[in-house]
Amino acid sequence: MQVKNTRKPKTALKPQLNPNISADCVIFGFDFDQLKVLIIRRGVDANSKNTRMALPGDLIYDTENLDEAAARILNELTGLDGIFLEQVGAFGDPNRIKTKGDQDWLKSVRAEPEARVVTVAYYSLVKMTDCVLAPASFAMSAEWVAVHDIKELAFDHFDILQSALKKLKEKLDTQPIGFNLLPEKFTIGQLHKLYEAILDKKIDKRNFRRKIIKLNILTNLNEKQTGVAHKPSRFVKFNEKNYRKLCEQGFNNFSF
Amino acid sequence: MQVKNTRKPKTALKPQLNPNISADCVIFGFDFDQLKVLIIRRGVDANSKNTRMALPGDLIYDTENLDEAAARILNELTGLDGIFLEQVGAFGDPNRIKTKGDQDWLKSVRAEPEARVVTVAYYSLVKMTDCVLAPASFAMSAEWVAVHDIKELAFDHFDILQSALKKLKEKLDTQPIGFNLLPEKFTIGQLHKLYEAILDKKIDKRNFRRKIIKLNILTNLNEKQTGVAHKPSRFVKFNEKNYRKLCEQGFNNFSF
DNA sequence: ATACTTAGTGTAATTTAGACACTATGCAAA
DNA sequence: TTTGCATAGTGTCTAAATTACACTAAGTAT
Repeated sequence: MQVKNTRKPKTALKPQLNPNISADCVIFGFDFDQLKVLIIRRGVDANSKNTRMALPGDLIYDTENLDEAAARILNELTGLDGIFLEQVGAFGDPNRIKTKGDQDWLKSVRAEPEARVVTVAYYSLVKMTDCVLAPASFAMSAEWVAVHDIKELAFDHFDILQSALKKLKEKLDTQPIGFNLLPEKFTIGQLHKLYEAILDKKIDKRNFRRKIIKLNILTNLNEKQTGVAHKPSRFVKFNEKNYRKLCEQGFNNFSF
Repeated sequence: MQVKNTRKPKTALKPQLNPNISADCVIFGFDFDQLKVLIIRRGVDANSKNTRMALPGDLIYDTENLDEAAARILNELTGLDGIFLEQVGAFGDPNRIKTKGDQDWLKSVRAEPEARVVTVAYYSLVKMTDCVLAPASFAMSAEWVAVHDIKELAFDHFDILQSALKKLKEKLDTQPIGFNLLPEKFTIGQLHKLYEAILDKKIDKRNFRRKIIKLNILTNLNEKQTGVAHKPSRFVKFNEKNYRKLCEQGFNNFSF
């Protein structure tokens, strides 16, 4: 799903935040080595010791729909627009925001910190280099953290992250969405590494290449890597036209 | 997911309904011929002309989590407990409850009919014969309707139904959940017909039998159909132990 | 007795998945 | 300038899975 962020809350007259519904975003990135997630941090006290890491999120406005809210959060934090965004699901345990540290955080950002909040989680895939990270209204700072280094997060965000990761893996089995995490020009080796990073397992190089090439959704470019200490690889780009054609034929299995 | 409905709202002191969050249930059943959905009806005027069909749903209590809310709705309507229930996702377009007929309905059941409501949709699979349909607080009547006969529903419930159906089909590709829709004893032919009804396509009989038998999750019973005007089929039952064993091995493909 | 309906069975051809090893090409380090 | 190092790029064989396809069996209904 590509969602246009049509709202400009900073300039328009602000509609009302709904105290009971929020959206959280699991923003995935890839640095050609590891799968990363954009994590925000907020100090509980002024001197930023004792910080809590969390997923970016915010209450939603009563005039925006859920996709728009997620797109807004993504946009405020990264400056990006028109990005792959897909719903993971709703998370609404009444105790999800009830620990001490979480409450302290909420008191510092929310008008009604005690309110029951159901959050709707989204995951999105971005090109890390396109992101211009800006601390948004809901964040003190934002940083990329390797998925596998994350052991805990505020609220129920660790659960949400795991669900998003599961959804991403499943999606990758049926649709070649990995391109969203790579620049326009990339090498098959980079794509291979991306699949290994997401699925968290080794994939045979030749089998991977054979399978992805047979899909016929890569266009070879007459350009090679430069400045790499090994045989340079040819760049390719994603062929969206062929991909759409493929989708119409009901292609639905790309698992490894 | 099997969810126990632990709440008994009719006898316990009622906690507060959250005006902004509801749960809706797509309850699937199978009559050995067609895939059905449990639909509720509410007359806009007293004499029940001009009724609206909708999915069963209700605002959630501030003390229950989302799974519990869905289980409660299912239980109030069917009397069932411990049933397969899985989240479809959240639906929250601000205009989802804004048409005239929908507003009339809401005015008759809700304290704050104008409130922005985000609904969390679930689908569940029940044995139709086990259901004791009871008009719940939120319904005038409940009835089984063939999925393919449903052309429109109140609010955004038609969209929700389509999403639930899609989710059900995908789930069926990876897990043999169809058993939830059949009685304890059933025939492979009935299971075959169930798959055809859900996936909405013909499936080769011999290929289906070979594949399902190879999974080794059916136990043959020494009992045959009686009173049928054709060669009677042997009954089988679902073998949960073998199924769990299979799941541990990471079985994940059962598509047709 | 005959017709009707669904049960139940096997094989062959094709496609897909999975395992596996070497040469090529550029840079870096000695 | 030679050597080492790292990744690119390529093909084949085997096993397994998928697909297409047609007849006999055993009951009930007429």
